[in-house]
Amino acid sequence: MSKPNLVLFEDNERLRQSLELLLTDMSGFELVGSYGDFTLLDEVFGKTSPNLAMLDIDMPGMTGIAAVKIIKERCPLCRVMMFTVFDDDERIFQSICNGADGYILKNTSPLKIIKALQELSEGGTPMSPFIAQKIFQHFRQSSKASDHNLTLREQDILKLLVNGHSYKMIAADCHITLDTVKKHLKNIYTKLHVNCGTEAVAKALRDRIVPI
Amino acid sequence: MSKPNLVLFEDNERLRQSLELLLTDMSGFELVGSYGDFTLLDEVFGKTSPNLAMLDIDMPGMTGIAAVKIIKERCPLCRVMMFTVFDDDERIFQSICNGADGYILKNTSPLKIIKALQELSEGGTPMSPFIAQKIFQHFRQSSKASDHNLTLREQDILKLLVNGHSYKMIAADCHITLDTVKKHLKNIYTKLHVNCGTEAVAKALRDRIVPI
DNA sequence: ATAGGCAGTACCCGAATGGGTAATAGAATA
DNA sequence: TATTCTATTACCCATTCGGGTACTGCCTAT
Repeated sequence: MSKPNLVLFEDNERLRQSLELLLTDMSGFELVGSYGDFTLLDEVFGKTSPNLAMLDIDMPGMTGIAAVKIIKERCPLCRVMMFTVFDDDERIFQSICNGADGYILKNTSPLKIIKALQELSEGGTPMSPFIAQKIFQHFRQSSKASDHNLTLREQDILKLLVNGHSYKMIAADCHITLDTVKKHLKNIYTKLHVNCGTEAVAKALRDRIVPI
Repeated sequence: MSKPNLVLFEDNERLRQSLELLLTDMSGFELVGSYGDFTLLDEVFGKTSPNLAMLDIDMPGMTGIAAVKIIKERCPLCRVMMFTVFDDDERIFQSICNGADGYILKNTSPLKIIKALQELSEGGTPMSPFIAQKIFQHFRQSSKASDHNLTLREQDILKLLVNGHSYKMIAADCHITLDTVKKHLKNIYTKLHVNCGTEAVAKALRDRIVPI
């Protein structure tokens, strides 16, 4: 089994050279390209199909976030890891949405960089501990049903509404009358500070009162 | 610095005993409690304040997902790790939303369980590689408006609907008549394979046709 | 025991919604 | 050029929805 092919995009000269030194013989990877910008992106991912790519985000011309999208369109099988100083939600989630398979920060030790690349090439999803925390927080910072003082019954009914049930269907599902459903939904709308079903659904999903 | 206190909740007798053996002297943790169900939850997290907790999800009486919520309300500083066979989105995300700080699967090797607990006690967010993948996928699996062949106009109108606008308000915002709005929404419902506004809103948000 | 919160029921009424059908004009495309 | 796609307007009609109000139990907490 040959070594995984790896391409590197990093505009900081010194850091790139350090990484080049790190990723030689001993590393277990074959560094087949190392670039200071994304001008050759089409060429690199057109003529060849590297197994792995490590991208800096803050690059001249095009950001790594835009690049990962292009790379994934050209070579869906190439596994891409972001390697950056940025730890803000915006960049993290955009990178992931655009197809990044890993996200490590630049304060990562050389040994851990190698480990992350190994994990990446094995189909894993390496990320710095701080990034993992951010991602968990992202799910948690939802306001939750309890914050709106919805009763259990109301939560049930809201969930059914979100899942596309009409008032009539909800009544049947809950074995209550249509009028009771109406009453509950009226209360729900009041509690959520909305005034129609569509708005309630949007709020329920955005605030994660009902699982997405 | 003393060892972190750890409590364990696992209903499988044999597995619990194995874990008890694993978490002795050498492990670096002080196992201060080990339970087969959550009946003593109030007591454990009322009288004492363990630093760490490891929870099975499928437990008699109460699930670990409900338990983590209660634990976090009582002892917000206690770091909680799920330890389970379940790898479905629903359970993973509910656990995280309820406050879990880590999520590892039961096929994890003893050594890696110890490492995960160490990471947990250091404020990290240990998770099995498969879980990390699932979470990344969760962000990516946006199907986008283009997948539903929505026209730009339809996307605009859907966005307004999701943001709580009534048909009438949409008509005013778009400077078109109410009938035209109706027509567009009818087309949208057809394309999204739904048959009412609430369902369309749910689909738009879940499929990320409209940003959450 | 008694007040308040919650679930359920019931009724009325007007407005909003969803489905069907049809027609026109401009833009894009074949 | 002919055809398709898109946006637009229009009408009809049945159903659903949202708001208001009022009453009955049940359970909990004061």
